Amino acid sequence: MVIPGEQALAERGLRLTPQRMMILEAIEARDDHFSAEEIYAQVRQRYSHMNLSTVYRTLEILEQAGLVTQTDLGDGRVRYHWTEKSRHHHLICQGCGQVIDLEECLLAPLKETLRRDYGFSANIAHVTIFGRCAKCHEV
Amino acid sequence: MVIPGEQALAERGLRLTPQRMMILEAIEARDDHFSAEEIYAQVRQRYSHMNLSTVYRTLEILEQAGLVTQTDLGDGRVRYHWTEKSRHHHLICQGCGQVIDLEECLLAPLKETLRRDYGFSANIAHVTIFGRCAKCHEV
DNA sequence: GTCTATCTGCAAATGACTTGCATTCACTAA
DNA sequence: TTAGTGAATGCAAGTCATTTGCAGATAGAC
Repeated sequence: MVIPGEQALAERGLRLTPQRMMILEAIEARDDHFSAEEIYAQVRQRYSHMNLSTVYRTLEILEQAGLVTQTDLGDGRVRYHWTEKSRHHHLICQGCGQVIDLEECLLAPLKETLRRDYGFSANIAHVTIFGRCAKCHEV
Repeated sequence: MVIPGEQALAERGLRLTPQRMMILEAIEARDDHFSAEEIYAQVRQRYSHMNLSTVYRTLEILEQAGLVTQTDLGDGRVRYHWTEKSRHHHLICQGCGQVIDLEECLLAPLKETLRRDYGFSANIAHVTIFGRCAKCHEV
């Protein structure tokens, strides 16, 4: 179990190909939110034949396996993060584009309310709130 | 001042063209979240020469004027709603796609916390929470 | 080693917008 | 009321992230 996700792939009858290994390593090396294109660029530094379609397809199966989570950060592309690493939320400033991370516990009461009153099981790792940061608010 | 938004347009030196009037009327007739394409289809029933670019451009200026607000409902397109009508949030079920509306006040405490602790002025009309509704949760 | 369903690479397709530009037109000032 | 003009429209072409079809390659079971 050297490579993270190896087991998760095997459990689903999915193959651990060199391409997938490189993509998994690239993802593991990051703590932030990355786009498919960024992972593609990163892997290409080591393996120049990496294909962008393969990155997209790999991210898709990793998401289905629950290893990776999608987020919308308001730019026109999907961003991903390693599910286990990022249990937090995002404040996105519509003025300067800054992304502020929020602790998970801040939304715990809300999550409980949603479950109790609406029967809704919130995927709280996905919450993104738009607005203006202190600096941009004055403008 | 028969047409909503007429004043807001005039204040910005923007013209009230027939196309904009039709788009404004189409928007006013709706209480839900609509895409540019939907407004386009709706207006075309009355005026078959309506142009999709014009719809996009009009929605853009209406957003700048604050009359209309953008939301991300998780499908791959931008959705809009009439700002005054929709002071609420959305729970989106990732199982069945259902959109549940939430009352605005539910997030008021969170908004206050964000302002106090982070200096962040949350645009609370934009909040969307993904998860699973009661029906889809059992699966 | 063999076999086969799964993967990959490539190129082309998709789909939601966006843009350039020539033409048309809503408003303003005379 | 009517020019004049900057703004708006229509159309076609362009973007850009992402997806897909398909033929050839290959991981992993046996």
